[in-house]
Amino acid sequence: MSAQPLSRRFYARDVAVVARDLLGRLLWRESADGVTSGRIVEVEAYLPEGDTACHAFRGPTRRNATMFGPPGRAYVYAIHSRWCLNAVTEPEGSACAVLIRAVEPAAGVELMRARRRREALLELARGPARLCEAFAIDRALDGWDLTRGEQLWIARGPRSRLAGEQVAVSPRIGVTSAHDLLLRYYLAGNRFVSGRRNPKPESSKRRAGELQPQPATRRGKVNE
DNA sequence: CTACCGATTGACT
DNA sequence: GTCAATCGGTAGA
Repeated sequence: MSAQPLSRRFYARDVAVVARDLLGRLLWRESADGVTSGRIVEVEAYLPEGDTACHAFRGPTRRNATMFGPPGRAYVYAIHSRWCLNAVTEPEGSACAVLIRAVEPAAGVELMRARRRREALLELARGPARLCEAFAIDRALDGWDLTRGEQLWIARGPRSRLAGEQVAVSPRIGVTSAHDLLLRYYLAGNRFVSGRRNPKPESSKRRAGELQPQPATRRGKVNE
């Protein structure tokens, strides 16, 4: 079942590991207007320690309270009068989250067009605030439990989550500090990824930005 | 209360 | 490529 929600255990792991593992998964939204879904193609991790760009860096506030709660909840915040969606990760007390930066529209494309008041498929959910508008995500969903599998959740997706696609890494977009951290993960060559051009990877040739083999993850593998 | 800032977007040169 | 709208969050008086 491609709409089955990811579990609490999935989100309770290291934030960078969860971020990378969210690529290729399906974001689902059920509202009074109808259902939309999209394939996650770009994410960013915000670390619980030493990350000046993380909203939790200076301690808890009213806005970031959800980040200090249990994993698997939606952290929705506003910037420049727009909304952005995160998934809270790691065990409670470790304030960190994954920003969902772009999805490739799947179901409910016409509903997304109406909400965005735009026709172009590439303009519907390419960018964190754009996807929130297309999926009718706002402040009311801050703190929503993404493991419930209703209203708003992320699903396991198809068995071949990344069908031969390469994961690329880069500094995060838009942040004014911590440019040295490579915590943006995206599908190389995918046209629904935000930012400047995202060229298709050349086959059998190492390129800058290509993900190097990862060191062993701290926690066990989760098969979801 | 005021002042400042930003994990953005869309319009424009 | 540049730039500013626009407003919630935050810190500080």
